[in-house]
Order: sequence, then structure tokens, then C-alpha cells
Amino acid sequence: MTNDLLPDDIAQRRPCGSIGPGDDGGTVVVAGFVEDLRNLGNIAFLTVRDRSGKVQLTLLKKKMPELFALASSLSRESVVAATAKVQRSEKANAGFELLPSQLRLLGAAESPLPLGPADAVGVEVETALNNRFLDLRRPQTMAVFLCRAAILRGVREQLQQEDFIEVQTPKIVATATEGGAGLFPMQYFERKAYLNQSPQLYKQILMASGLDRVWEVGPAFRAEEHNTTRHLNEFTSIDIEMAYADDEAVMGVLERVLQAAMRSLNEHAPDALRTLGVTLVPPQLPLPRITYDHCRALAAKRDITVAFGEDLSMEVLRAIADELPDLYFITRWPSAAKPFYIRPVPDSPQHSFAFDLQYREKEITSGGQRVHDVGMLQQRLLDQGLDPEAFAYYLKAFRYGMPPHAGWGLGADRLTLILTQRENVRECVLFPRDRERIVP
RNA sequence: GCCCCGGUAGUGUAGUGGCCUAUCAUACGAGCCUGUCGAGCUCGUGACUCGGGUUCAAAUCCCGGCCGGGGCGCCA
Repeated sequence: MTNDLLPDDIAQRRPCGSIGPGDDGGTVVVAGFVEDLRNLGNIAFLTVRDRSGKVQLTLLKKKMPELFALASSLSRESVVAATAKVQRSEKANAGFELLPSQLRLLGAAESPLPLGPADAVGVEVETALNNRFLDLRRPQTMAVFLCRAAILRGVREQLQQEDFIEVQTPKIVATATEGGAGLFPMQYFERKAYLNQSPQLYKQILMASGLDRVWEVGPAFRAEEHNTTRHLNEFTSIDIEMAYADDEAVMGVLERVLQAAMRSLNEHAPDALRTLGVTLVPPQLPLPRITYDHCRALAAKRDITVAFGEDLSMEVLRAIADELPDLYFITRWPSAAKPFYIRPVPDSPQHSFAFDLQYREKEITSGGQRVHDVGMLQQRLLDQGLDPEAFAYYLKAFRYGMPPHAGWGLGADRLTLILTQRENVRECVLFPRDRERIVP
């Protein structure tokens, strides 16, 4: 039994970017998209591209009339495979070219293309998203997602090294994490359920399980009608929760995770960074920590009054960012501005052990030490107008031995946005979900 | 949720009442070319978001719909 869809030697396929003048005289198999075809009459040049790079196939009409005819008939972005001899060449910009002995069309592309990956014109985000698979054939777009993978790889390696256990928590839930707003309702057989807005409650429950240190990378859903370049209704959250730890301890984990993400980018995606024109210098640790009260004072210096308990507006955050390095923590937030599960400071309970990690004016992480006393948790639920009955399954985990713990949630999409220096978070998500878009 | 802005060939754009039978680039089709690699040259195809209104005249002004972009709030 043979498989006639692929050439017999396809298993020997080499990434285009791995072939060089050093392969002179050898035979290689390549496969990819036809980026460009330049037919000069008696000689034609075909550029084939895969994820790793491009190669030029050179076809002489006299020497290989059938291949020349086939190559000349190809439409851009069609998928081809070729077996070819590598020849060092001064005439080719790359210093070598491929002389094919076999060429096969594996998947023809229709024309015109809804988006030309090799076109010398810009592409609007809207057009790119509507044709994402073609957009991804553009080196710049491809590079963003190669970077995203390298970032997650660095995060994963660092957390594993610090003995965190990777877990998955449910995305279909019965109650809100922090109140009723912002949830997508769904029909769950005969009952109403919701898409989870955060793994917060579940990762805390796991602190009562003995798993000690857990982390999860997964989707979170927020039914908020925001319309900005940094919000999506489905986003990817990197979460940790750590027992026997306070806010300082998990801030330390976060700093090391960030540094690991940047190092991983430099190590595993240097070409992608170059394509994007990004140079990354991992920051010196520790990152600066400034308190919320200090932020208010900085705002006051610019004649902006921030009442205690009030959230920091974009205007205030920009003013603060002007005075600090790109990455910094804002600590000791007012208890009133943070969720019920954040622990108040004992000798100043209007303050809390909550922190945010900021990249200039953008918030990328929110975390803190948690309340682990069940009585205090119940009281804080009531204070925030929530019904402890609805949280019974969560509160139960605090009654039979719950270690003190802390944690954070880091936005994977925003982290990618920042590290790849893109402008819109939609550029950093393959198939983003916003107020208007659920297709593709 | 509040506010502002936009929609012109496949793609990206110029055009703010008549000079628009609409600009340019790119893509696409045909032709020429044995060294291209942003190939080149010649010729050609291809568009004003939809509906209503104002006007002698609307891509252009007004109203509404649809679609999109951005800011703020909120947050990851």
C-alpha cells in the first residue's frame, strides 16, 4: 500500500532555513509554500518558504522542460515539495540555490489571495484576523507566535524548576469568582452555568489538598464590553498559587518567571525577535516595589488627587510610569479596591497584601497573599455584598486545615504583547475573541 | 457602559460638492526576456459599505442601518 499524496522521500524533508552553501553537492527534500515565481523566459526562479526560512529553486527550460512548465503554472502560496541538488552559487543572494530533479504540487492555492503574505503593502489587523492562516505565513506574524511559544516555554521551565505542579481546573462553573458581573452564562443541561472568569477559587482550594505549589495556563472569560487594544473576552491566564508563602515570596517567583521568559526568548526565538526588531535585556532583580500610597503622592506632585481607595486611572499610571523603569510592582493596595480573598494588613486593615505588576501603564499581573481564615473570608464576602452560601464549596476547603498561601495571575497575551512590542493584544492571540468577533 | 473616529479594486491607499468615465502602489491576466531574488518593460482586468435625503450636480453634505478602529471606565 502506498500513499500517493506525498513524495516517497518526504520523511527526509529539511527545514528550508537549515540548508546552506555547506550542503553543496548534496540532495535535499524541501516542502512549503510558493512565495514567489520569477519566470525570465528560459530560466525561472521559485521561492519556497516554510516556518524556518526560504530557499530558491532554479529551473532551466532547456534542461528540465516538464519541471519548468509545472513551476511556471504554479499560483503563489500553493504547496509544493521538491527533491533537489544543492549548488553553491555566486549569482544567488543566499550563496546557493536548489536545482530540482522532482517537483510536486501538493495543494494548489486559489487566486486572488484574500491577503498576500509576500505583498509589498500593509495589512490591517481586521484583514489579518479574517485570514489568519494566510497572515501567519507572513514572517512578522509567524514571529509573534514563535515568541509566544518561547515565552510559555520559559515560564513552564522556571515553574517546574521551582517545583510547581501543573494543573487544570474547570472552565464551566456554577458561581462567579468575585461577584456576578462579567460572567458569560451558559446552559448546562437543565441548569444554568457560567464560563469561569479566573481559576482563582480552584487553585486556592488546591492549597488545602497538599499540592503546595500549583500553576495553570488556561483560558479565562470575561463578559465585559471593553473596547481597547489590551482587553479580550477570552484570554490566556498564567496562574500560580503557593502554600506557606506571602506576597513577597510570590513576587519573587514572578520576577524569576519573567526573567526566564525573556531568557527563553533570546535562547529559543532569536530569529523571531530579529524579525520583529526587538532587543530584549532581562531586567535586574529585584524589580522596584512602590506602594499604592507612594503612587498617590507621585500623582499629587502632578496635581492629580487620588482619593484613598480609588483605583489608579490611566492618567495616574502614566505619570507614575514616567518616574520608574518599565517593570515595577505596585504594592499594599487598599483592601476596598481588591477582591474578598486578599488579606488585609493586620495593623492597617484598610491596606492589603495585594500587588500588581506593571509594564509602564499596563497591568500585567495581579496577585497577593490570601485570606486563609474562614471567619474572615465569610466576613469579607458579606462586606462586598456577596452571599457566603454561594461560595460554600470554596469555604469548605478552609475549614479542615488550610495553609497560609499567596499567588498571582499573569496575562499571557499581555506578556506577549509587551515582550514582542506589538500594539494590539489581538496581534498576539491566534483567534482573538472580542466584543464583535467570534469568527474565525 | 460613556465618548470620538472611520468604511474607495483581492490588498494597502489618494481624493472633503462639478476638473472622478476616481489616484498611486501592490496583486491578478496576456506578452517579451537565461541570472532573478522588492526582477524589469509593454498592454489589460478590477473599487466609492447599505438605505433614505439635500442639491442643477454627491465618493465628498445630512439622517439611519451594518461593519470596523481608538480613548476612557474596568481589568489579565
